[in-house]
Amino acid sequence: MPTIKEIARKAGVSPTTVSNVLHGRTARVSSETRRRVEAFLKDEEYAPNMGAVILARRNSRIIGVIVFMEPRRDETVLEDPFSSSILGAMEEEIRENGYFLMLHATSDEDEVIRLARTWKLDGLVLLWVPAALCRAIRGSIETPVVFVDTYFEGKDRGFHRIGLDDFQGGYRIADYVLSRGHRRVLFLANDDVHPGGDRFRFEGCRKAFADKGLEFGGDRFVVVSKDPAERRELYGRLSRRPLEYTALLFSSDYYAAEAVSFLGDHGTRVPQDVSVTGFDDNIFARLIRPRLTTIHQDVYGKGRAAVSMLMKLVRGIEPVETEIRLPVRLVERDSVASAED
Amino acid sequence: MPTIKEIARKAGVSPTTVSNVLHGRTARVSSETRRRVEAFLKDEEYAPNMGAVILARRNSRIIGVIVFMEPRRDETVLEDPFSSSILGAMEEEIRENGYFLMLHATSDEDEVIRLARTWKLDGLVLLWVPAALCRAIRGSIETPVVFVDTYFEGKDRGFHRIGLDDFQGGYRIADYVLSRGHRRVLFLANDDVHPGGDRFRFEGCRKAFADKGLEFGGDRFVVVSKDPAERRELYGRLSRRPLEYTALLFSSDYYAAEAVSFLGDHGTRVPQDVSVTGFDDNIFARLIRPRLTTIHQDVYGKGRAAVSMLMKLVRGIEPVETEIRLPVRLVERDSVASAED
DNA sequence: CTGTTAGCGCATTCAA
DNA sequence: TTGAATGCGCTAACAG
Repeated sequence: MPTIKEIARKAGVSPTTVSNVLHGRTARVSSETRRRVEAFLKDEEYAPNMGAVILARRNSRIIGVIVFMEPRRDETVLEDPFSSSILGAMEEEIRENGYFLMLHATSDEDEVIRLARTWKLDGLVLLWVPAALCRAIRGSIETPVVFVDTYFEGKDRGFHRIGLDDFQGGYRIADYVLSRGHRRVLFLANDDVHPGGDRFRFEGCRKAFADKGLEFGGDRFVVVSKDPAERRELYGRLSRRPLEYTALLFSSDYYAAEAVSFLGDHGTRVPQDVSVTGFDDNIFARLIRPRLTTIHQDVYGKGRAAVSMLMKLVRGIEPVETEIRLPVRLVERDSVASAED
Repeated sequence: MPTIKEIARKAGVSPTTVSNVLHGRTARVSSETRRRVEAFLKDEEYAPNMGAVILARRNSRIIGVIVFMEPRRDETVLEDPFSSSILGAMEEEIRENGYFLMLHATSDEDEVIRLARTWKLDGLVLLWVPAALCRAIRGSIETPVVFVDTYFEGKDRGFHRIGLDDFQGGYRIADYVLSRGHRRVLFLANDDVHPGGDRFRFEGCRKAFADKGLEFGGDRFVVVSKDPAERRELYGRLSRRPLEYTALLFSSDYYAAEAVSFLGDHGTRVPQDVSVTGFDDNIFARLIRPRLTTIHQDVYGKGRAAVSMLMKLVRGIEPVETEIRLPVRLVERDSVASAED
């Protein structure tokens, strides 16, 4: 494993010259010596030692991708299809920019800060991290940070973030079921993952109702438990006759798909007896029958956009857009029928 | 950001002593000075500079996780649920061991080698990498490597790998449908992902048939295209009347689920008209209706086992088992009926 | 039990 | 256009 010094010796030049060649500082080296040095670099299979680079430059070209892990929960964070899609997108974008991706799951802000310091991280992407932690983290380090799917309060300004137009999503899906004649509608969300997101989706629904002169009160927000048994219990209640609601608006495709399956197993047909919608438009939505009518979001684009924004920050460019809300789209499939009432 | 030297100065000791405290070399430091130093370390929020560590120790405490990316394919590698589960498991195990995870997708062996060198990686996990590349990689670096889901030829010895008992899986599922009276059976696999894996699964099927005195020839192996349109065409052929086969053994839950949906859409009922099985037992298998009868594999355990073995290698311990084949289990659900013929 | 010292490989002045 | 010298922060061998 040759070092710059050895290459320099073999090429009969100084280490500085080799370094200049390596960094494409063509102005500082004659094209002849450059070619010579480049030949040696290639022959000897020179590979830099990032340890030395970090030490000398005080940054590592590593982007830390932090996924928030709920404390005291045994589940692996990265299990749903969403995680892998967004991670795949980020990996691509990071790699294509010549950076490296360090993946870390935690629920501890100090751990994030320590990671940034010990590795001299060039940038951080924080996924699903609660707003309080985000503030603490950004307040303690100078490393550029882009937040993905984080919901800040109104007073929080100047954060760089990528999110979704949750409100619009909620509005669209509610408006759609309203247009199909549904009035007895429920919004069901797994509250603790994206607290803000679900709230905005719910608010979107409420607005759609309001625009039709209808009310959509807080009692229409049903929390979906993370415990499978409790969920089955919930689905059971929802399928009890006479059916109290004609449309169930889930805040994720996964739970919607699960509900569709459960309801079908218990004699409640979707969409004939009850309509069901999802959110995200992931693989489940297309795979199950009936196909889910849902709100599409571009998860891949979200990942690329996050890293893309971060790269600007890393290079000292202030991005024109600092808060991106990706658009949503209604995908009409087969899980919603017209209501007769 | 304090350095060891500064901590040493404040504590009135030498850098070496601080370093000794840091590394828990209690024998070389009096408990009194240790306490003093520890207090300063904490107060000053000391965080090591990994650049310096890499330089001095010639290793980084980074584990490289390489996922193979098929060349000339636009798709993101990390998209299926399998990827995220195994990645989550590895992240956990790596973190709990005090190491760091660098994620990289590539199809180029030189890139892997360069990565290992420039980052002084302590270890590598290679996912789904073709055997030829694995050989090349292991031959060019001294970094410990664990291979996950790689299929070597008989002559390849001494590789550290984690795989699945594919043969057994194929045997079990075929044996099961045979026991339900099926004879006209097809094995369907997406050949280019785990070429070896699918081949072994197929061989397992063949053995199950042979044990019953039946033949299961190469014509029973059907390649499932990665192109959705071609797959639809295939499913269409499979549902053409009169039905030529009574049981379809898919080598992945995803395609099985897709086929179930497609067949249902086109008037072929599963399992009444045709039985379908999957492989992996992932989330799809439980979500769709009918629920998939499939072969379960412990993806999470696979990830933990891979890193666990790698950690032994990193610490210079030769693991007792160098080639682990995780067991499989038949999960009987609702997608297989008895055959009448 | 504690301290001194010499690298590790690279980037970056500053001189020539 | 090129080179010499210095320092980045830590480890480990060695000396006391």
